[in-house]
Amino acid sequence: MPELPDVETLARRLRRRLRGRRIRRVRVLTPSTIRHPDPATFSRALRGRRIVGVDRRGKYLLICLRGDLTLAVHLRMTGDFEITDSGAPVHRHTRVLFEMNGFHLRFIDLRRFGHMDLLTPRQLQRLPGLSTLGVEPLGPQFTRIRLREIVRGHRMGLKALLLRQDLIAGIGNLYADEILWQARLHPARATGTLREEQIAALHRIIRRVLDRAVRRLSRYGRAVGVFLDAREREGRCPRCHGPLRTGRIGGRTTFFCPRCQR
DNA sequence: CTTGTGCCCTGACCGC
DNA sequence: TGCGGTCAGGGCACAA
Repeated sequence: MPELPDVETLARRLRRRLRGRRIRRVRVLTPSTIRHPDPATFSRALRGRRIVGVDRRGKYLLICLRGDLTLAVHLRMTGDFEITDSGAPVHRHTRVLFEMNGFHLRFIDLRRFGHMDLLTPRQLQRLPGLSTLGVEPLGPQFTRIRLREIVRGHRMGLKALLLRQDLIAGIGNLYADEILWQARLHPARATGTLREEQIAALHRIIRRVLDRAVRRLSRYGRAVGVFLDAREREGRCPRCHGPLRTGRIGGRTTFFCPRCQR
């Protein structure tokens, strides 16, 4: 399930391949994937258009096009882009085909939760979910002071806070668990009870976890997190070797170590 | 302000 | 073997 590091890695890969390229033709295989405009208008507007860049904002992938249009894509659970030969067999879950000169860009999404919008700058500024995104955790705005403001301004559980896209953009269920485990903080811990040095540590760890994940993903194609691995295996705590506990916190399946995380 | 629930969708997995 | 039920998971609407 793509979170900030996965989307960032994908954006970098696509940027290298797509920048300066022209879209020859678009085929929408699953109409419900296109939220705006209607699929026919969508395809027509993209035909012949040149890609000028690929960016990321939160978990959104932004494909920037000539003529000030942006294709805003959310991968949700299972969405992904593949670059294939034009003649390669079309995968069963392909939702949108972008025919380029000499290759295809294909949007594949098993569960069909992913979606895309083709937008003018003005529409982009108003797109719910995108325009309301909070601070970029790897950007210069995300300072310790900023995290303190966010934490002090709310009275919810820590994990619920980390998952709030309108506060901090891009953290999902897996990295939230990894971050809280590394910070030795209980996912249900009330944000208001954090001491100043715990906020500082949390700030450092958020950046470190995400930054490392981006680097490992682009290097090995797979993020290796100490806790993520244990989480996957439903194993023991890599630190104290006690049993992990699992439960639903902030509406999400949560793994944590009841002994280490307070 | 907060938490909780259902919805979207499909494949994996379970018990029978 | 195959059937039906359950579940995950991001984001959103909606209710409490």
